[in-house]
Amino acid sequence: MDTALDRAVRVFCERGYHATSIGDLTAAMRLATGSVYKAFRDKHAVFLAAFERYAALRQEQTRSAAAQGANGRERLRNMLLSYVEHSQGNEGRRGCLVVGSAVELSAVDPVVAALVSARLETNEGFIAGLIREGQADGSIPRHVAADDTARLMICITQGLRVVGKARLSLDGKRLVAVAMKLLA
Amino acid sequence: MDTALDRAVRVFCERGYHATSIGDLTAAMRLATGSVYKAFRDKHAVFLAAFERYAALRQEQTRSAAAQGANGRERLRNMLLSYVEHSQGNEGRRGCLVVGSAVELSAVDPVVAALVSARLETNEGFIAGLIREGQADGSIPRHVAADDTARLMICITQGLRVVGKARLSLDGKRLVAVAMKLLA
DNA sequence: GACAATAGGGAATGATTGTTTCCGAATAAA
DNA sequence: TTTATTCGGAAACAATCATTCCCTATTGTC
Repeated sequence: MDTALDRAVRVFCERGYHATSIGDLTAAMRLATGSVYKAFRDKHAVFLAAFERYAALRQEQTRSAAAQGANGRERLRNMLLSYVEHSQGNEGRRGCLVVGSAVELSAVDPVVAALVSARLETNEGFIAGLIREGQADGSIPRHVAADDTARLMICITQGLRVVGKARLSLDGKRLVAVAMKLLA
Repeated sequence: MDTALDRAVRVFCERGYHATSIGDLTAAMRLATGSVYKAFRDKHAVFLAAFERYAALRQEQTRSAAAQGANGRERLRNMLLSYVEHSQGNEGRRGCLVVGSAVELSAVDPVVAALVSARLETNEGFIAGLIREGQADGSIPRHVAADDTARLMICITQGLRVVGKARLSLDGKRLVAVAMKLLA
């Protein structure tokens, strides 16, 4: 069932919610319509489950990328680099479910809107935490405004996923090098 | 007819393409179904016309905001401030049609994908131009990599629209102050 | 080995979608 | 005034959608 949900994630990522028919869903999940409706109340419930699964997976990926850094500054760089890489190639073209949900559903679906906001705030808090770690270990100057910088970095990460969908090429090293100036 | 198209833009902005039925469209445009299909070949054609109209309007707004600056650096700051303001409040909640199209349609609609890419590249070129102007007039250091910085700033602007949809508050002054460090 | 329970599959069902067609009203030309 | 033409509006169309119902097969239990 989890493997079926992973396949649902893929479809929702690249097509979005409304453009994904439950025919698309059953084909991707290799399940019949009846089976899907036995496991989930309706299409919306499938989407919510897919969203939570996607969010958990991405959070795990992001945190483990950041973990491979000796100090706060390096952990931040690794996190940004990870984001650029996930915004490129096949995965970039497929798109981010959080960004997709924010754009497609936040205005009309309060439940999804709350999930999206919670996810963005969690990520922003994580980034702000990394900045403070860097300030504690001396790799980031004290005068850097942690909260404002974190919010701007959230914009960068979300923007990367948008730009990645548009197939613009992204040079991770160079882009991140520029972004790291925010920590000067 | 142009006023009807403006209303179509609003609907497409806040609902996206697939979630907008032609019933929604006719209600917003104050036109009957027959009239819409007399003016446009199909729903897709309405969307394309709305997209071009939206893009032209936003380009005009962005350029005139930038124009009110004494040098390259100030024009860049004005442009970013304008973006933050448009990402907030009612307009922010309504959303950006370029971002929406990139996320919802770029993967499945080559025509829209081309329009979106063209728009992003135009904007990126505009930003890079402002940076070079600033370097020419001495308000931006020579060592700033114009193209890389412009691409990152495109990510910021697109990300602002995503975050604005999620109803996160955006403090223009503070956010832009942080972003301007990219020009150091 | 028989039976109950459940999970999965696929056809049937309304509802809604995009699209077309037809009709009336208003305007311009003659 | 009359004719022709454009424009808007509502009903009708086929297709597709999400959802439900029922049947089959498999599993676990007694």
